[in-house]
Amino acid sequence: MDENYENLHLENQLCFPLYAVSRLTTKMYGPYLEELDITYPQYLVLLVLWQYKEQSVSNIGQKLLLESNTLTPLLKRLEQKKLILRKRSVKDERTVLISLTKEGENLKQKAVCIPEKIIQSFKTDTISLSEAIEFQKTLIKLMEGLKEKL
Amino acid sequence: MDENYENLHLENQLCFPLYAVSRLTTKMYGPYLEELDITYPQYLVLLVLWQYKEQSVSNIGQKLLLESNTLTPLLKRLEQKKLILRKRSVKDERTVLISLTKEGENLKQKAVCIPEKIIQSFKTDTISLSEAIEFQKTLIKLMEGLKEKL
DNA sequence: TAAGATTATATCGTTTACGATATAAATGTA
DNA sequence: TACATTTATATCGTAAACGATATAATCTTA
Repeated sequence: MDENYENLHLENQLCFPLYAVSRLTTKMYGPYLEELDITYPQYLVLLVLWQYKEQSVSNIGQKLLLESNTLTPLLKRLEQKKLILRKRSVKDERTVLISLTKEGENLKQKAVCIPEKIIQSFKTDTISLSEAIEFQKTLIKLMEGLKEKL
Repeated sequence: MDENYENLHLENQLCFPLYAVSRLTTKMYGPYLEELDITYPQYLVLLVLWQYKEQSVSNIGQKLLLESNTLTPLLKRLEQKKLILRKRSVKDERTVLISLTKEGENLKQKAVCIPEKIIQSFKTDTISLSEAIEFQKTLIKLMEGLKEKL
């Protein structure tokens, strides 16, 4: 009897295209981020700091769904690049407060054009604006849902 | 003048929820894959081999959008686990052919229930079936589109 | 207040990703 | 046939991710 393993077929997975598109999208940022001499996860951390100013490591982690085991080394690299400052809170010596240096703040000027460029690159694809909006909505719902149970 | 950097705000990014959902989804596989003693990328490689049987490294890479710099070490680890065999093609000594061992083939039996379990976990979320189908369609379109330009 | 629990980072080890480059086999061409 | 080019893997270095654990500060509560 011919057993049916269709649910294990690559084209029936939801997870695989998710994984692939995430990696491909990150790669699209490559050339732009290279100009700023930062990586994609570093860019995400800077997005948080540009938007919210001084934040603790765990606050950044809450927003990006990352923990100190990932963030600490990443933040140290941003510190080496002189884009951020790391200092212990005086109120609570356990927490480390991350703030932008002038240089890190200024980098925002150079970054501001990136989202537009990424959108342009996506546009050539066979995906409409309304489809993209639906897509983002679903993504965010998924993110919220998954966040709960992990 | 109050400058507007809204396009750099985290909630306006498409890339961030994509990145986050991809990571969260991978984590959902964690407990199930742990039972099989494999990682998520290793699982993807096995999906390819279960579906297509013997494949060259580059063939696997074509399907998963990965290259030898990622696959070679990963495949060596699968070989160490005795789930696959790696042998040079006699027709073309450059290509390495990857095939399943009996043990690797048998692992399919244990894996076959995983997709169902993942779907169940997703279902509790506020995402409908039709929404999920739309979502997958968009993902695959995006994947195809992005694949072209990278 | 002293001891135990909790919290915030940090460290460690393993496994991806991936750009750049190396190596060796196969192919194209003068 | 020689030699350049292309192709298929592999290696190297760097930077994430992340589970597990360590460390130190704070909080709880007996």
